[in-house]
Amino acid sequence: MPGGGRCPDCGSAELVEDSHYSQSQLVCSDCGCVVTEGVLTTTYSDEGNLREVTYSRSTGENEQVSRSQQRGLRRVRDLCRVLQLPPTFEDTAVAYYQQAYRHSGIRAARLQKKEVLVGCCVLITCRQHNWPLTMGTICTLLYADLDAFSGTYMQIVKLLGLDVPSLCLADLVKTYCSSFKLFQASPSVPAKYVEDKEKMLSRTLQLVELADETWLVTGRHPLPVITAATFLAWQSLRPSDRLTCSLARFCKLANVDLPYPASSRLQELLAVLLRMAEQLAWLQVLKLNKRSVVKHISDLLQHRRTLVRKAFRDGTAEMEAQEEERQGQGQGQGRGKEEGGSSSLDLSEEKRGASPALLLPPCMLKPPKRIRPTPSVSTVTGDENISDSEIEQYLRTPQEVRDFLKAQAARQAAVSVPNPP
Amino acid sequence: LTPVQTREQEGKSTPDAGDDDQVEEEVDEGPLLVPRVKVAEDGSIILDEESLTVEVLRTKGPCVVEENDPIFERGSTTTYSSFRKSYYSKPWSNKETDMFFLAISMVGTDFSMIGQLFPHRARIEIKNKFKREEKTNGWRIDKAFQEKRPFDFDFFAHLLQKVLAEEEKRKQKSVKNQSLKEKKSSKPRKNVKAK
Amino acid sequence: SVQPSLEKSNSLPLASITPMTSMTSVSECSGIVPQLQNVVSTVNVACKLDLRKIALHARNVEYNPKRFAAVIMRIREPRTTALIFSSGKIVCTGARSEEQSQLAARKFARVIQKLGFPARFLNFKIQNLVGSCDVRFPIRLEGLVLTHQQFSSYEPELFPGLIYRMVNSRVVLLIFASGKVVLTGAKERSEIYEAFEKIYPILKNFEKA
DNA sequence: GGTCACACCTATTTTAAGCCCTTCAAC
DNA sequence: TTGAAGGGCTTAAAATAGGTGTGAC
Repeated sequence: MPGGGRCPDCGSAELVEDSHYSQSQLVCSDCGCVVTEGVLTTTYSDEGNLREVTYSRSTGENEQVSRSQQRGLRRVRDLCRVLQLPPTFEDTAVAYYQQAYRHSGIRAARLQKKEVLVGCCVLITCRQHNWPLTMGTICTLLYADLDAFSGTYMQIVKLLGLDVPSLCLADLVKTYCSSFKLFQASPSVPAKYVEDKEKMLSRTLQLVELADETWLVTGRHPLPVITAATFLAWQSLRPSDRLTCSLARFCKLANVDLPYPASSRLQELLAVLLRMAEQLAWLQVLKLNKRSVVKHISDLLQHRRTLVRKAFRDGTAEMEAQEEERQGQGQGQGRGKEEGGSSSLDLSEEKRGASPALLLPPCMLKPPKRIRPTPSVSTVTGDENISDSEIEQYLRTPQEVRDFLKAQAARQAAVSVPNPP
Repeated sequence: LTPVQTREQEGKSTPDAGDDDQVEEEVDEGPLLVPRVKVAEDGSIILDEESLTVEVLRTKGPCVVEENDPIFERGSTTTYSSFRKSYYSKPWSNKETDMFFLAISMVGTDFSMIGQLFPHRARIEIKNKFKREEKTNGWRIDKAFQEKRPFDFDFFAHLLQKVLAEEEKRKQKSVKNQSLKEKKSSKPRKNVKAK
Repeated sequence: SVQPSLEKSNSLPLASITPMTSMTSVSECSGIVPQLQNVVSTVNVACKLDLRKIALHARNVEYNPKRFAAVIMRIREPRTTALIFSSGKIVCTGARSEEQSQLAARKFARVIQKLGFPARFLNFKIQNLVGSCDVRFPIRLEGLVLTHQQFSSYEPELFPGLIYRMVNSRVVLLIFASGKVVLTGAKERSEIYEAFEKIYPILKNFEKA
């Protein structure tokens, strides 16, 4: 269909170029529908105009397809084209949109929801084809709030009973990494910063796998993990020239956004690498830190699995032992040793030499923060007596009521007469 | 061109003043222009890029597509963050916190009312403050609630103004101090939140 | 109602471990008892209420009809919050146990009574229970969502936890990589306990990749 | 154009871990 | 320039209910 098709509204093939707008558009000369805007430019406000221009011309046949549904279907196709998805995806996404519309709950939904529904259908289609696409990308293209997208996405997956595979990180590495502008020299990218794409992809992939094995991925946004891994891969491929370049500068010259959590992922990855480095005798003597360890990433990745196994204890048995110990000590504490579970991600250098770190998600290694004020599961039965005095503490006396009303009136007066300077 | 024209009613910066019967003016609908403008500008750029991409694809036809691999160059369409409202709330200083407890003892747990005693605070900020204090200083909440004080709006307003002005002055002074200290490194100031 | 079949656990914060008295049960016992964190209940005082009057005479309330059509009333013991509607229906939230929730609801009704309304106390009902606990081992959520796809939703781009909808149970679980679990949607605490015992062996399978 | 049947905003509670913002402190 | 810290948002559930968006009839 792309380009020279028919009007999705009325089926007419009479499509003409309309360059009245900043971006040229294909417009159906029969019904006036904008078939292809420069891309997803239609908004609700535009829609008002569209509605006036285009009267619903009954083609006689079926067409119980509402205006908003037609618009949505059109935008599903637009979005697929913008993303340059394989042609078959378009029909799948459209089918999902139609399926969604068969539910009265969706038909009665707010327009904003129908808008993000477009993105949901496309995302679901991509996921099912293992086509790496993030929700952030969809939201950016639709100018949608991720929270709005979230609600609609969760609802539609439940409503249609869909099986939506997870976003594949390895595939995302390939597409996302490839978009970094680092593979050819340019005015903004000096020669020493230019890198071979295949080398980058390969090393980034290994680092992402390492992150996954060491609990840095579960529960976290995928893209920042990749950003951090890409940066480390790039640095480690030519450390002497790149060690001084920060993550922020790297992103800037690669022309990609720096996702907020990427810095944390980077620190966590470096901590893991440091732990691994401790397991190699020839690196041990170098007293590495989070900066110098980058120079040895190549070596560390070569023996990745062995090093991870040696560097990290299995955390579970350890945790249980600690738990039992705490039990025995009674409830009074709240502090205690703590140090025993020294974070495997702790970067402090003097901590080394100790026993292997626990292989656990970072959130389990943080010191217990809880202040459980709930010793009072109490002995409440629900039937105890309620004294009058207890109730009366919540009531205003007649005098207090009068004062309150007076103050309220004064407040209103003050508000309605803003400034009496 | 306003791409996203959802009216987000959660305007921040201007604490949703208008509620409670009176005080109609401007009320909700708070356009909350800042983020929208930003969105529009950012969006426009992206849109143009994408439009070009589509054109290129149409004319180029045979896409590179590396055989079975569905993954091929797609330009940098992968983005991370999308638009989220800003929920930032200015931290409460110790003095302002004292004023908060004073407000509790004057009006009770009516957060909308207390919100009007703090012109620069939205109702949601008052509620969050209450819940936060309930967790960390539950006894202070209880004490304030039981220590009934007469509700004097003007008294409170003036006191708050004084407190905030002092706060501001102190802040500016510390900034100035910092810039011109250098030599005078040992100054025994230190406030330590009075009483 | 009231007396819970299972011992109401212990008040020791860290002690979610129960000595597991009977090991004869069909499946192995986790030895962990989820702790109730929140109870939501409703009750009907069976009379029309003038919310403005309540707002004027009670100092533990907030009322903004423009914003929300109910009076929000708070009491200190048990520390709870109620939504009071003009229809006389009350929603009581924040209690740590069913009994606390009932006591709190009675107190809210008494405040209303003292304000001059002929309040009764009809149809008290527990509507929702929220519990939480810690299995004390990490969980590979990406593995869990793969094999329990039909019950799970795991979207780290949106939320760090896995949302697990139990079969034959109203209970919905939020499962985190840390091993912490939140259980919600139950009307009886036995549903929380049963849901946890059901999920525990499943979680055990995803302790490692 | 009115009815109908939904959606869905406001609001309450509570836990989990991550994200994301601002502010302020060492360098 | 970096980080740390603090705070508030996301998710699930459930009841309560007016006002209004939404589209079919």
